[in-house]
Amino acid sequence: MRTETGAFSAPLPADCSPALPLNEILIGDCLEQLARLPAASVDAVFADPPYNLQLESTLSRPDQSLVDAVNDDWDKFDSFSHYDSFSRSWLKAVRRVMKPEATLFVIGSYHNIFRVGSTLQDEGFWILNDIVWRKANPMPNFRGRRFTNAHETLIWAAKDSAAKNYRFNYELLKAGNEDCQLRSDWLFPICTGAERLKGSDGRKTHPTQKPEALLARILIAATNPGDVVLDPFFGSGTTGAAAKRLGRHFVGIERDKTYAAAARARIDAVETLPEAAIALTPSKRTEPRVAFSAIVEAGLIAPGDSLVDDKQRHRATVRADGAITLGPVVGSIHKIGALAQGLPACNGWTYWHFAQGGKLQPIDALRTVARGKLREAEA
Amino acid sequence: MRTETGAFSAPLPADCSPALPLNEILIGDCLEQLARLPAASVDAVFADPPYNLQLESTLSRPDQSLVDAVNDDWDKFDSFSHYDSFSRSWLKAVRRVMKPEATLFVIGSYHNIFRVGSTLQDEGFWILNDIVWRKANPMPNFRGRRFTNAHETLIWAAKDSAAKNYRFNYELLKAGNEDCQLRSDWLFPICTGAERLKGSDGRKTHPTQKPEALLARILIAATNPGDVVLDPFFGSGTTGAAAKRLGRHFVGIERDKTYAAAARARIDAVETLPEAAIALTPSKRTEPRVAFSAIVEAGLIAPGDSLVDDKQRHRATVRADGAITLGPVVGSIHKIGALAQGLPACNGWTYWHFAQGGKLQPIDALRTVARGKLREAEA
DNA sequence: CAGCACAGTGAATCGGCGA
DNA sequence: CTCGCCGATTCACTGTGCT
Repeated sequence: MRTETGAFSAPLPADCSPALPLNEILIGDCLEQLARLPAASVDAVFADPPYNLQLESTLSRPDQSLVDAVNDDWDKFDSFSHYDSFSRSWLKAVRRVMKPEATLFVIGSYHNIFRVGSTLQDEGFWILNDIVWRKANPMPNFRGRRFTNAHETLIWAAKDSAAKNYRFNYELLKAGNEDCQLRSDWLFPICTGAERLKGSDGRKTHPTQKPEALLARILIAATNPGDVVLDPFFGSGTTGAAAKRLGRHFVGIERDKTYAAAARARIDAVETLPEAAIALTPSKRTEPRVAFSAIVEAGLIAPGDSLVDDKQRHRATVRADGAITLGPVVGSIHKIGALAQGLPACNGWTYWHFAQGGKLQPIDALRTVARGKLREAEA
Repeated sequence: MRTETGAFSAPLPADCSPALPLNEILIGDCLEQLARLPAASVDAVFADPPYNLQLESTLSRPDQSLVDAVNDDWDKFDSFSHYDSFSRSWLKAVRRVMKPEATLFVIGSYHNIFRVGSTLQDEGFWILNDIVWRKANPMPNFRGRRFTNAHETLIWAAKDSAAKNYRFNYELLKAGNEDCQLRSDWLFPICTGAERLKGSDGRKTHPTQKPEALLARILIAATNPGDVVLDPFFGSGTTGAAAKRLGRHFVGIERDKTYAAAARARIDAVETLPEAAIALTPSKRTEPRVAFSAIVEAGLIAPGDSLVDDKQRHRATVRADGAITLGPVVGSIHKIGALAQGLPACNGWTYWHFAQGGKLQPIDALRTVARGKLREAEA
């Protein structure tokens, strides 16, 4: 049932049971495999259970191309109560295997995360944080019927409320984040490009491969080099890849042999970082994009105020929602600016002006102010 | 039991029951007050239910000054199941009062949101999105044992899975956001400064006052001017303040007379924005349908005229009955457009063009003209 | 080779109306 | 109910191929 042990350079944990199969992918049912592991043996758990997505039919993009949706059998459940009993059973089994100071990370979307969160609270886990993975490049909502589903939620929990000595590398994270304590909202791109595993046909190997950067942050936050992280839904093996790169050990459980084989090959190709490099994660910062609605919300300009072009030929009115009106027409600062000039496009930030001390100022000046405030707030 | 009706300038909803007490704060138990409201009478609900906060001992900052934690009597529940039955009862009562097309927003933190989310799914609500309120200026984690709790979670849900026609002002939100559809992560500062209600002693009036900008975005997204929003945990009245400012009506329920009085005074001081700043304009989705045959009948285009795509790869002919022909095939502008491109579907209004003064114009321009004539005729 | 245009794609509970 | 048709709807990024 086991694949071969990968060559590995991380130090062996001093207190680990000899029965714990380190750096292996156990192929089979998650509950059966968990039952074979020794109690209180792992330092951390990352779990990416099926989300129970329920798309009713196919979805096409505005250009009529089809979205390749998650439609696998492993993601199908008959009801909430079936899903809940599934959650209860794997959470129980995972909890037995956790050391007292170990913590659990579970990731999910609104389809399943509220059920998982309730269930793990019922099972005695103690939630430390919920963490938001903000996707830098999510798939849009093609029908314009909802907000772009731009994040997933992680729950970070200790084994119970008495576990006060859970592992958390606070100083390390702070040092890697410009000396600022890490917030509960994390920004990462989704997994694409060279990192994304693809088969010989060029199609994605696994429908929901997680970015390695996400797992790296989790492992840096909640484990030390040489620790063991368990992943009961191993999939494409991101947990294993991040663990090996960062000098941690992993135990993976995966039902699907194809996924397990792809994960094994992927992990074997990973090289552990030199010890000195393992300490810190780079944190990317990007210039915040500021919407005109944020200017209105911040009170820098009031709904009902007038905007004019520099020669005062056109006069528009600011709306509470951050759109503007010109006569009967409502639209963005850019669209309405284009309309006023009879042009196909327009930069509303430089076209529209507001009066300040008898003088006209482009609204772009307000954006500069808002960016300053934003940086202050985030620093 | 009621406070006085506030002076208010929003238009009365045409179909609202006379028993719905508009723009009032009903003082008393939330379940009792909800039971008195007529069924299917409100357009939206915002709920900020008490959090089951678990601060075990007094928390102090590094400088030993005390943190004024949420520690009032209404915030103590002895167990998860007690909290769940509380959630179930208010969610049931709220659901009865919602119109079929109404939606619900609930806000919470990791202490309670997973319980509330599960319960509302069990009660038949259909989650549309979970939304993250990212706090620009959260309170840091003083002990350095967790991530900074920098967000709260909102659940947006329709009354049931069949409610497809829930209200959502997609186009407005997009226009206010740089012509880019709004994501599920929202950035707002927490409520501080002049906006934060304070008593004569200078202490904050309510422990968890929400920023008005957050409520404003919710109301802009999910209600129209003149709509009624219900808030069963009214607190400091942010929902009422935002509703009045944006020309919506509210119904508030609050148990604590001190909070209700502070909220009433606060709302009375709010002025409704000018209509141009809040009025809805018709979106493509809500405009009356115009058949292509009506365009032909109105003489805006003549039978026998040619239609081409923007690159002039295909040429169709207009028929007197409003169908078009492409070679031997006859069909609607949409069907023939799809056929020409070999796609499963096509919007013929934007695909087909006609020549005007040497330039190509989409036939959608003719539809705009026809709709204008229609409005004139009706006026 | 640089630069640009265009195609492809990602955990997604993604209509309304009349017959 | 279902069926059929109208007609509305996308952001950030990667990879490829042409000029």
